[in-house]
Amino acid sequence: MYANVLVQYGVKSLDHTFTYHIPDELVSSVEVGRKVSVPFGSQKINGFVVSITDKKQDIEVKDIIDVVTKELKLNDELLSLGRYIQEKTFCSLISAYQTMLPTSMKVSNSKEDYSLKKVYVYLNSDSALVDEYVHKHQAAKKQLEIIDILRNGECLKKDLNGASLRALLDNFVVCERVQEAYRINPLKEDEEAYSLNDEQEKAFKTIVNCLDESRVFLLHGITGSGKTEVYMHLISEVVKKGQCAIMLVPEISLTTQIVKRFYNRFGDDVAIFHSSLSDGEKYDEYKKIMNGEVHVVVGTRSAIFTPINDLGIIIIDEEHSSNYKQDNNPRYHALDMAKWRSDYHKCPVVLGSATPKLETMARAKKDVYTYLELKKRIGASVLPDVKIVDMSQEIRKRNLILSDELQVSIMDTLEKDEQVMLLINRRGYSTIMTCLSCGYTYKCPHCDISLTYHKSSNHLRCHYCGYTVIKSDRCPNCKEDGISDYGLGTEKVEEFIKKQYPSYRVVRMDTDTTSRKGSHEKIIRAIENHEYDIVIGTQMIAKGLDFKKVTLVGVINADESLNIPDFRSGENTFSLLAQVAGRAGRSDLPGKVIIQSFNPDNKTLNFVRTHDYIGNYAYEMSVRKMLKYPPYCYLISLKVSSKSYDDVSVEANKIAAYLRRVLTDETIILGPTTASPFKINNVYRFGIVLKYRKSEQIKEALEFLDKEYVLNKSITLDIDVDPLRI
DNA sequence: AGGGCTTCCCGA
DNA sequence: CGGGAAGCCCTC
Repeated sequence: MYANVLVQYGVKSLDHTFTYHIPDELVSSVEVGRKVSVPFGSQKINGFVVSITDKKQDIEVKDIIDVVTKELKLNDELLSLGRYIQEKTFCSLISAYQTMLPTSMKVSNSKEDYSLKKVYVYLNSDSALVDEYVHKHQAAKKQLEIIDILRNGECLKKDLNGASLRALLDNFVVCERVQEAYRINPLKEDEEAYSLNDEQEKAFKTIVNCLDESRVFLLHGITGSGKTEVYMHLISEVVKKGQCAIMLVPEISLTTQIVKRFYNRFGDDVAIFHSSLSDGEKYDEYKKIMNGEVHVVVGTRSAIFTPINDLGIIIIDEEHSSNYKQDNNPRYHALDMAKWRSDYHKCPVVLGSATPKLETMARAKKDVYTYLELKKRIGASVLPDVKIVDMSQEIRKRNLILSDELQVSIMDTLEKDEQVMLLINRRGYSTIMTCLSCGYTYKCPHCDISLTYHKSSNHLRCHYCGYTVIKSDRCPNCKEDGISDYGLGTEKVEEFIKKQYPSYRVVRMDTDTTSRKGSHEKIIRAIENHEYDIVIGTQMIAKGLDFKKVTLVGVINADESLNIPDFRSGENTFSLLAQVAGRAGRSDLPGKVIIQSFNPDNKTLNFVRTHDYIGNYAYEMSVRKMLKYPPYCYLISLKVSSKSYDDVSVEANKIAAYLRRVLTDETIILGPTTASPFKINNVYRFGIVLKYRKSEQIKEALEFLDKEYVLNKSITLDIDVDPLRI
């Protein structure tokens, strides 16, 4: 027997199988989907068996050395899902399998045992032996103490460990027992299922009637309309049928509150899956799923790959989130994976959002997806009043950060003992540092980017490559004392607010204050407990949090997000602002939102003001139609990069010329143009964009280019199908 | 990816 | 001529 094996290196040049002979003693344990170790050149490496054959080989082949993990076996579904990823994203097959698996299971990983062992000690059941020992060792006080403790039953070894216990074990007075345990054992507080209101009930019923269809539903519900409750009812229904459910959330740390509710409702029946778990914790959760011990998986993007056999529903919460697309290779989108699995299992996919992606809404309008709407907020809460303040007027009054109106509202809110949330979508202190006397601007020496000033550490930092310098007092160019900062960051707002409202408690929430594990949850809990009065943060404060006492939301500089030069900036701004506005007035206290902008007449901002998703949708669609952007066409973005500027500019032009020659149908080819930023980490980048409605030729052309540039070590070609940004 | 083999370049 | 670095090619 022979096995075709995919070896562990994720490079395109090895993207084919190698055939090995299966020695007799391994015939029973080598199966398709197993991880095996094989000789490869002069080394020993791992691989996955993708097929088995008994055909005699023409060439001389080596023997498989061993099966690596008895636990892991990629099933037929995952094997074929991997092939779909390879085809869709132009990656190597092995890297598709690698991304589908947690670290502990990856083929390159040879460490076998991730399980957590708990060691218990107990008294030998031969009481005569114990009594005799006690009699003989009256002097050994500590040992006798341990024996007394163990008379009441077994104990964890680590609680008693020491020389005395050692002695008891050596004399067989005490024995030990090893037990495998799971690491995560969350505290469960019981939570009753809420009953659904008529809108929720209607959505729920519609989906429940189609649980055996691979249909996609869009659950479009405004912030606070109770989408999560609908999900939980659906999952209960699926679990009742004995099936399993996957629920994806954009980022677990932002949604601890949702996760907690799932724990409370489904208890031990839930596995949690996200990036900040340790490898061992992920191993545990993965094993629970493989063994069929849980019915519900809640997790981030990669949780879409968990090996569930009887899948009954897939839910993608906050469907519009860009986190569902992986931003390195393979660049897959969790929604594509969900649809594929839903076809395989004949089960529905539910997309939930207050601000669905344009593509999603367009499909719902065309009845490709089934549209369901929740228009009412739960309970007594109503959507907040939104006001737009013209900052160009405020500048004249020397109000650089807070407008008069926002200041008055903040004071008002604080005096009522309620909380304020301020969104400033840029971390650090200021955006750029410039010398007033010579015009020198601090730029990153490795990237084509200005450095951001972080006052707390007095550092200037590149947000792309992490390059950091200490800020000098004098301009490094002209040696004058003219360094001055422009633009706002979270740090600067925090400094200002603390000075302005000295008797109130202020907290800042951005990647700089939440990078340590658990710090995020800590801040959230502190806000919930009203240990802070004012919360300042980047977009991470906008998502999924539910603070009852937040009644005022201020958007310091809405233009920051609007001015990003990308065809999605309007859509993304609407979504961000609608989300953050939704944080105000979640309970019976009325909420208020103030948006500061230099473009108070901007369409997007005014759609936010009137809570008009559909208006914004229609407006964005008209722009997309005119400029031929999704959903009116598909996009593929090619990035050509190299350490050598000359090489990359020559090759990028060659690639574009080739595409123009080969793609004779209606595909539009843009570029090559310099990518933005043009240089990251000393690598120069060019971009080419393809716009098409349908094309038979693209796949073949890109596969050709891909192969061509695998061999070229100085040029990297990166293909992004359905890019989120171009 | 990473090891082994070949080639190429420079000093002497 | 020799050695070391750089390029090239193969891995069942």
